[in-house]
Amino acid sequence: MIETKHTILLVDDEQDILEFLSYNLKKEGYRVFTANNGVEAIKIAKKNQPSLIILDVMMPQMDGIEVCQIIRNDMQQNSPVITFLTSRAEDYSQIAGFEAGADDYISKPIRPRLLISKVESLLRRYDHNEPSVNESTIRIDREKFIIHSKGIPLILPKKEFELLELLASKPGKVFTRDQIMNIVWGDHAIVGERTIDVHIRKLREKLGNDYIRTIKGIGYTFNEI
Amino acid sequence: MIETKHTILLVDDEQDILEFLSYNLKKEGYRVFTANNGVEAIKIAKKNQPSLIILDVMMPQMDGIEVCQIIRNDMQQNSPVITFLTSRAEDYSQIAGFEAGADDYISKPIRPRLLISKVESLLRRYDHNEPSVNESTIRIDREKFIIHSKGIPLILPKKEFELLELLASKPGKVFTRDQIMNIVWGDHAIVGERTIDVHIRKLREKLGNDYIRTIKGIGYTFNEI
DNA sequence: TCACTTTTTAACATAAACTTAACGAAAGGT
DNA sequence: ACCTTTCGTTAAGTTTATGTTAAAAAGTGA
Repeated sequence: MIETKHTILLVDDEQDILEFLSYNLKKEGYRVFTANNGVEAIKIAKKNQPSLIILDVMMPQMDGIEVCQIIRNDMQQNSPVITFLTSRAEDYSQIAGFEAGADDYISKPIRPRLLISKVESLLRRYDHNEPSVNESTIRIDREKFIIHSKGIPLILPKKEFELLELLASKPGKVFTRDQIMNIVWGDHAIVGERTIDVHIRKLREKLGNDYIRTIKGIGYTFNEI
Repeated sequence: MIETKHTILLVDDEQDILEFLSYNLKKEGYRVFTANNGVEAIKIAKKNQPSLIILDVMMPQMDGIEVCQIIRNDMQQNSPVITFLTSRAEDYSQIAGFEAGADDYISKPIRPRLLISKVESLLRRYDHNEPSVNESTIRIDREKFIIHSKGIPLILPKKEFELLELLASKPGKVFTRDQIMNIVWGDHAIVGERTIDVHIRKLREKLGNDYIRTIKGIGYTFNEI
């Protein structure tokens, strides 16, 4: 497998846990930074742009939830976040930390194997999305909902953006109408047959006709030029 | 966030289990389709080509074993399959479901963690094998719905693609007209006698006459060159 | 609320894919 | 060889999927 040696930021106030997890993650080949508190965490996050952040939500001073929010919102940083939960927290969906934008959670006591599998899974997920920064003809800025096409920035409405983002996430891959429907509109959406077409049309109006190709009977595909 | 991860088809007659597992799998970033019975399952499998199928072998109407066989044999679909076993089935190797081509099993009651780890492991395995690059003269890219013949990419209409895909899936194997009809056109299609021939012709036009051979009185076969 | 943008619907046009029909050619059996 | 069956080929006919347009509906923010 090809690895680019991901950087992980580990944040907890307990030094033991920090060392324990750090050891396990390093053993997997990751580069690991540790922080004892939120302030330090933010400093490191800013400086080293880790691929992934693992946070304890129960920390003194500035707690994990806040850190999560700051990194997510204020710093415009995309790193996925895993949070720890104490064992008493049974219902994770209730936990505020999750709503603050964590991508996954793990309960204490922490089993390193599980943590590592979560880490891998998250990184894989993000890795697959990331490469859509094709330096070719189109550039997608997920944060700002802006698409740069031939240098000119385009601000797209949400649905159009999501549609294009999906198609462009795997250039060449044909997405079926069903897939598009499920992913962009959601499983339960009930919209008419022509809705997708109309959005495709809008995109073609703005990008030109050369990017999105129809595969009749199947769906659409995005082609770099 | 928009994901392009693996698609999983979940089949069980108990709505509760369906929802429970669906929730857990979605949380891992998978796209999940669900079906309450075998017929629905087959329909979805055909349509959405899931990366993985999770089946309950104990279902009314058409049971899991049959579904497994149909997907495996008749539909020429390669998705790995995980089956559930009821708790009383201690010795899974005895279970027919396994012989029908399941790749793994899991016993009830189902622990989501375990299921997910099995899912990940199977998908990893298949991902690495999958590049179903028939390293001969023709390459079929299911994802892109493109066929590369002698280096030139060909975009085929749906029926032609499906027909070629079927034939090329087992080079040398002779598919009867009935089989072709059933798989490519579906069980209920009522089309004339010459329809298959015409599509074969279209393919020969595009690929040359050397790939598809007629076995008179039986059907057609695909030969690598 | 109003003005504005975005999303969806509906109706119709268009083009592509698919099927049929008719006939010719080849293969197989007697 | 002859007859029968099966397959090949073509062009025309039909169906279906998608394109297009405008307008209605639903959101959004001042």
